[in-house]
Amino acid sequence: MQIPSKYDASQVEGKWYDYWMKHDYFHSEPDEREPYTIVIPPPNVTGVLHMGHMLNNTIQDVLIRRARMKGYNACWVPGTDHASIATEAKVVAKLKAEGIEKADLTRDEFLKHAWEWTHKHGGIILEQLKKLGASCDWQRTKFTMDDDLSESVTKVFIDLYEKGLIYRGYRMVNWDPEAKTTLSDEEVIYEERQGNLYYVNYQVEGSNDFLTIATTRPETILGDTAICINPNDERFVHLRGKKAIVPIAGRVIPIIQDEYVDVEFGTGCLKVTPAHDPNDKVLGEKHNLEVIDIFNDDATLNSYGLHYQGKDRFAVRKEIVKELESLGHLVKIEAHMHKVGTSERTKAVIEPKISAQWFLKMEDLAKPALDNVMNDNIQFHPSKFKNSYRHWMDNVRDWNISRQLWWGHQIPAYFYGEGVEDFVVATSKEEALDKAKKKLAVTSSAVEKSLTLDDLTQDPDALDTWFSSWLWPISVFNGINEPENREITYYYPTNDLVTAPEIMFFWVARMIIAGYEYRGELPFKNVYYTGIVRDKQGRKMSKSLGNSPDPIQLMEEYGADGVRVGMLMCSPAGNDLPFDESMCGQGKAFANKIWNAFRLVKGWEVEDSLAQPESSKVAIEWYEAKFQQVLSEIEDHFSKYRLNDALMATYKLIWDDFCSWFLEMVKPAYGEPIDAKTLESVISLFEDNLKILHPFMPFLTEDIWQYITERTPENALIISRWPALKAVNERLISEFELAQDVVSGIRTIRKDKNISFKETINLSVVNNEKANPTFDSVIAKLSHVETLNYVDGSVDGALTFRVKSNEYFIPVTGAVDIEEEIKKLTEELKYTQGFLKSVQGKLSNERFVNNAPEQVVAVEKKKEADALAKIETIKASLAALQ
RNA sequence: GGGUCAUUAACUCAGUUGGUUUAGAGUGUCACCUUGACAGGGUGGAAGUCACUGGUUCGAAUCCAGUAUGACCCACCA
Repeated sequence: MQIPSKYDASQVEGKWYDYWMKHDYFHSEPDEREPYTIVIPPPNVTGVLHMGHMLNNTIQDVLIRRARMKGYNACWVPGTDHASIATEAKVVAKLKAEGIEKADLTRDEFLKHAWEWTHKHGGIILEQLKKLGASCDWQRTKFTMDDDLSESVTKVFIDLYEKGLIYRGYRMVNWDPEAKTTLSDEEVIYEERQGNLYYVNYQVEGSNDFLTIATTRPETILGDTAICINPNDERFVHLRGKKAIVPIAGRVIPIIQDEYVDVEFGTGCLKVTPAHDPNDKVLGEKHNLEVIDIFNDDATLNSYGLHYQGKDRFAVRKEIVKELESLGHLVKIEAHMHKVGTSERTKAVIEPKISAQWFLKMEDLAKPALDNVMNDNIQFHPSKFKNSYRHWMDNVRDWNISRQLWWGHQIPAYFYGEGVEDFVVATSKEEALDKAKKKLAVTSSAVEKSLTLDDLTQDPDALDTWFSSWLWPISVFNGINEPENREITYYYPTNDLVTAPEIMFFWVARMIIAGYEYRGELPFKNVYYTGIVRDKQGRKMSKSLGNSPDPIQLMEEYGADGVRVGMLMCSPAGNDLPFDESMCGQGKAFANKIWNAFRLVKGWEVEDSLAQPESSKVAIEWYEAKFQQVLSEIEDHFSKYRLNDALMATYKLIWDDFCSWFLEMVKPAYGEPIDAKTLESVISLFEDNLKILHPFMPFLTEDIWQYITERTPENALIISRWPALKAVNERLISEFELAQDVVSGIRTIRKDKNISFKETINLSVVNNEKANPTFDSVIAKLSHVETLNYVDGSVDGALTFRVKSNEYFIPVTGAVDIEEEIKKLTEELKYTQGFLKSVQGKLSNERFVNNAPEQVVAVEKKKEADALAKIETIKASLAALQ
C-alpha cells in the first residue's frame, strides 16, 4: 500500500483519541503502584479554550503521559469552576438582553437560569481539551458546585468559624458597583489613570476666612465629616479648634489635627470622608467622626447627595465641580496621575465601602504555607516566584470571603434576630435551629422556646469562588468529607500543579494553606508557573483585543501535535510565550519529517540471506550510545522542569542524529534490500524514539507505532515503558564526532569544487589523531568514498582539509586552483595562529601558571600543542603547493 | 514609593558552582543542490564590543557596585 508523503493529522488524531478512551488508558484507580497525580486548574465552567489553556494543558499532558510511561499510576483529574462572579455576570447580561432584570427575579428563579446556562455552555472547554490530546481521567471530572464539593465548602466554613478563624466584621471593603458585590483585595487591579486634583475652598465657621483642600474626588464632599490638618503645620495654627462649613451641603464639620496628614501634599489640608476612603475611615474612628455614606449600591448618590440624588458618581463629579466654581469655591484644577482600583472581572472602578462581611483570618494559617515553600518542600519552577510569594505571605491580610452574589455556595450562616451576634453557622436550617436555641438558652430563654424554622434566615450572600477552589486538590478526592478514604490517602499529595503566576495568591497560596490545615500536608510537590501567551507585539492575548488565534482552527491547520510542539519549543517555565504561528509550522514540519522517516523504513524490502554491512553495525552501536546520551540529558531536563529543553533535545536527536546521520548510514542503495538484522535494530530504535517523543506528540507517535506492526491494546504506545537509562559509551560518541567532521569536510570540498555527490572520490589521511578506523566504512558510505588510504605525508595535486591535527587529501584529476587553495590555507593558518596566540598569552602569564588549577593549565597546554601541530600541517600543505 | 527579575545573533532562548577553542542552539536569512523517505527536504555560509561604566581576579557573559532600559509584583498618600 502506498503511504502518502504528507502526514495528515486531521485523519488520525480523532481516531487515536477515541481508541485511548475506548481502552480506558486515562482512567486511574488506586492500586499497588506509586501514584502520580495532577489536578487541573479548573477553567471557568462556561469558558472557552484560549491559548493560555492550550499551553497550560499541553504541559500537564506531557508530564502525565511521561509519568504513565514511567510506570506510575498516572491520574490527571479534570473539572471546571463555577466562577461565581464571572458566570453570574454572564447570566445577568444574557437575561438583560432578553429584557429580564436580575432584581425582578427571586434567588431560586435566577439560579434556575444560571444552571440552565451552565448546562448549556458548561463543559465545552473540556471537549476542546480532548482535541489537544489531554489524557485526563474523564471519569473523575469534577465541578466546584457538585454536591460533594459543595458539602466540603460548607464543612470547611463551619470548621473555620468554630476555630474562630472566620468572623463577621463591619469593615471597609472593595465594592464593585457594577456586579454589586464586595471583592477581595486580590480581585482589585490598580490602574494608573489620568485624573485631576481639585482645589476647593471651605469657609471657616464664624469668619470670612477660607481654607483650601485638595481632592481627587470632589463628589465625596457631600460625605465630608471633618477637615484634618497636621498639628506640626505652622501655617494652620489659626485653624486649630475651629470648624469649617462644607460647601453645597452647608454642614458644619470639625477641623481635627493628625500627623497622618502629609504637609507636602496638596495644600496640607485634608478633607475627611470616613465612608469612602480607607484612610479617612481610620481617621474617623480615631477622632470619633460621623460616617456619612452618600452612595447607593450602584454608585449613584443617595439622599445625602441632595440635589444630585440618583445620579452616577462620575456624572456628579463633573457637575459638582461646575457648581463649586459658580459658587466661587473652586480655586484651581491640576492634572494628577493616580492609581485607581478596578474590578478584575467587571473593570468597574472600585468604591471603598463600609459593610458587614465575612472574613478569614490569615496570619496563623499562612505560616506553614510560607515555611514549606521557602524550604523547598514545595518547589516553585522557576524559583524566583518564591520571592513574591514570601512577600505576599508576610503581609497577608484577612480574606473577605463573602460576595453579594447568588451563583455560588451560599454562606451557611443563619440569622434569627437583628443583633450583630444573632446568627449561627450550621450545615442546615434544622441544625441551625438547634444551635440557635442553644445559643439563646444562655442569654434569653424566652425567645429560645418560641424560635422556629421560620424565624431563621440564611445569609443571602455567596462565598468567593476561590473559597471552593482552594480545596480543589483535596475535594476532588472527597478528602474533606471523608478524610480517611482510599482515594485521598492514595492520590494526595499530588505531584505537579501547572498554573499561571497571576493566580499565585488567589489560588496557589490558598491551596497550600488549605493543604496544611486540612491534610497537614502539602497539596503538591511542584508548581510549574507558565508564562503569559502574547502576540507578536507583546500584548497579552485577550478576547477583547481580538489578537488570539482560535485554538481549534490552529489545531485543524497544524495538527494538535504541531501546535503542542510549537508552543513548547520556546517557553521555559515562567517565561512569557510570544506566540507566532510559524512555530506551529515548525511542529507540523517535524511531524512530517518523522512520518517520512517512517515511510523510508517501511518501504525497505528485507532479505534474510543478506549479511549485515560493517557500516550498519557501527551505525547501530553509535546510535544506541547517542540515544542513551541524549536520554540522560532529557531526564535531567525533565527533573528540572525544563520541558522546552527536553523537547529540543528530542527534536535534535530525531532530526539530526537519527534521520540525518543514522538512517543515511544504514540505508541500502536505491532499490536494494536491507538485511534482517539491521532492519530489526532500526525498527527497535525507531520505537524508542517514538516513546520519548510521545509525551510531546502523542497522536503522531501512536499512529506510527500502530502502523509499524499490529498491536494489541496492551501494547499501545501510550502505556508502553519509557526506555531505561543505561551507561553511555562516551568514547564511541566522541570518536564518531571525528568521523562526522570528516564527512562534513568532504561535503565542503565537494561544494566548493562543484564535485557532484554522485561522483566517487578517493581519500587519503595522515592520521595524527589516531582516529578509530572503525568508522571508515561509515565515512566511505556517507561520502561516497572509493578508497581510503592512510599515508605518511602530503599528497600532491590534492584538495585538503583538516580535522583537528589530521590531514585529509582528495586527489583531483583536473588542475587544482592553487591560488585559491593557498588563500584558503592562509586564512586557516591565520585563525589558528590567532588562537595559538591567545593560548600562549595565558601560558606565558606567570600568575596564570602559578595560580590556576593544574587541570586548567594542562588543558591550555594541550590546546597549545594541538594548535602547533595543526599549524605545522597547514604550513606543510602550503609549502607543497608553492 | 518598595521589591523581584531580566538585558547574549534579525527573532526566541541556552550558557550549570568564574577556566574545553576567538560565546552556542532552534527559527529566520543567504548561496547552492530536486529521478531514489521528506522542498514542510539536503549541504554549506553569514550573522553577537554577551545593555553600559567601574571593580574583584592570573582569568568575567558568569562574581560585586553603579547607570540605563524593559517586564512583573506589592503598597491607603488625599
